[in-house]
Amino acid sequence: MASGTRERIMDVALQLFAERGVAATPVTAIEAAAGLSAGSGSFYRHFKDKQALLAAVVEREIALVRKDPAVPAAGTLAGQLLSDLDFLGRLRPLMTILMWERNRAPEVAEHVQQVMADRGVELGTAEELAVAPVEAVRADPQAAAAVMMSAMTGYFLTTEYFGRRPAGIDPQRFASTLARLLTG
Amino acid sequence: MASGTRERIMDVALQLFAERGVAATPVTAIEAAAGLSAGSGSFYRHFKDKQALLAAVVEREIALVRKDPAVPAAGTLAGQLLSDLDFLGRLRPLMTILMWERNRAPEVAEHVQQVMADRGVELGTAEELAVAPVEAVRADPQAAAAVMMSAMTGYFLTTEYFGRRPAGIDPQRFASTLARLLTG
DNA sequence: GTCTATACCTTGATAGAC
DNA sequence: GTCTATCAAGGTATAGAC
Repeated sequence: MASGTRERIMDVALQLFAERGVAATPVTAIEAAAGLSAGSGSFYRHFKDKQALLAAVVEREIALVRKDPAVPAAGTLAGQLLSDLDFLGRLRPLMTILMWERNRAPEVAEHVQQVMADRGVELGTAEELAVAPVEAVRADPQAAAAVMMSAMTGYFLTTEYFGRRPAGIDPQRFASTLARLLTG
Repeated sequence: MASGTRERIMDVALQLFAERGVAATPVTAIEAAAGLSAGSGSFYRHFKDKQALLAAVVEREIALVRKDPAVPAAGTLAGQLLSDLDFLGRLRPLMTILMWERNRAPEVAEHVQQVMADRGVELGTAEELAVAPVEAVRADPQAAAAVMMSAMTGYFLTTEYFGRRPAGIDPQRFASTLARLLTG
C-alpha cells in the first residue's frame, strides 16, 4: 500500500488546502487526515515537502479534468452553459487553491487559466453568438462574450464561496435565461 | 501618536491580510510593516491578538463603505452598473479576506453579504428590469436580475483575482453591453 | 509606547529502530 | 513504510527596562 498512501495524502490535501489554504494546513494535519501518525515524518517518505505535494495535487487535478471529455457541444446554448457550470464545479477545489496561492505561486494560476481556456469556457462558445439576432450582441460580440463568461463565473463563484445562489435561482433557470438574453 | 500607530497597524494589516491571508501573516510582519520593531511585542499594546485585529479591520472597512453615499442612482442602468463596479472595487480587500476566512469566521462572510445587499448591488436595480422590453427579462425578471448580479461579480472577481479583464473588455464597454442586453 | 529579552508552542524536517 | 524521538526555525505572547 505504498502508492496507496501517496494517493490518500493527495486526496486529503486537496480537501484541506481548499478548505483552509495551504499555509494554514500543517503537514501534521495532513498526516492525521491520511491515517498516519501526526508528527511522525511519514509524510516525507512520499513527498519532499509541502510545496511538492501542492504541485503534485494541482497536476493530478488538472490531468483529471483534462481527461474528462469536453462534452460533445450540446445543441443549445443553454445546454452548453449548463455543462460549463458543471465543468466549473469539477474545477472548484483547484480554483479555490488558486485564489489562495495566486500571489505565492503565479504559475498555478496560469496553469488553471490555460485549462479553462482549452475547455472553451472563456470564449469558445462565442461563435454561437455571432449569429444571434440580439442587437446588443451584434453591436459588440466580444463584450457580449465577456458578459456571458462573467455571468457564468460570477454565478459559480457566488454559489461556491458565498454559500448561496444569486437570488436563489437554480442552474437551469440561470442558464436558460442567460442563453435567451444572448440569443433572443 | 498612540492611536496613530493603531491606525497604521490596521492599514498594513488590511493590505497584508488581503495579499497573503491572515494565517500566512505573522504578527512580526505586521509590526515590521507598521514601522515597529519586528518581534518586539509592541503590537500587543494595541490589540489583544491577531483575531482581535482582524475583527477591528473588518469593522472599520465595513463602516467606511457604509458611510460612503450610495451614489444617487444614476439615470441609466449602464451608469448604475458602472458605479456598482466601483463600489465592488472599494469592497475588494474585504472580499478577499472574506474568501480566505469564510470557513474560520462565517460571521464575517454574512456581515459583508449584508453590506452588499444593503447597497442594492444584489437586487436593488431589479426594478429597472421590470419595465424592460426584452422578452427574456419579462419572462423571468428574477433570473434576469441573477444574471445581472452574476455578471457584475464575475467581471469584478475575474479582474481582481485572475489579473485580467474578461476578453480584455473595459468596464465601460462591459457595463453598457450588459445594460443593453437587459433593457434592449 | 517602544524597545530587548525571553519563554513557550507549533511546525518543518530528519535519524534511526522496527 | 511507519513509527518514536528529536531539533531547528518560526511564530505567539509576556515581562520589564527605558
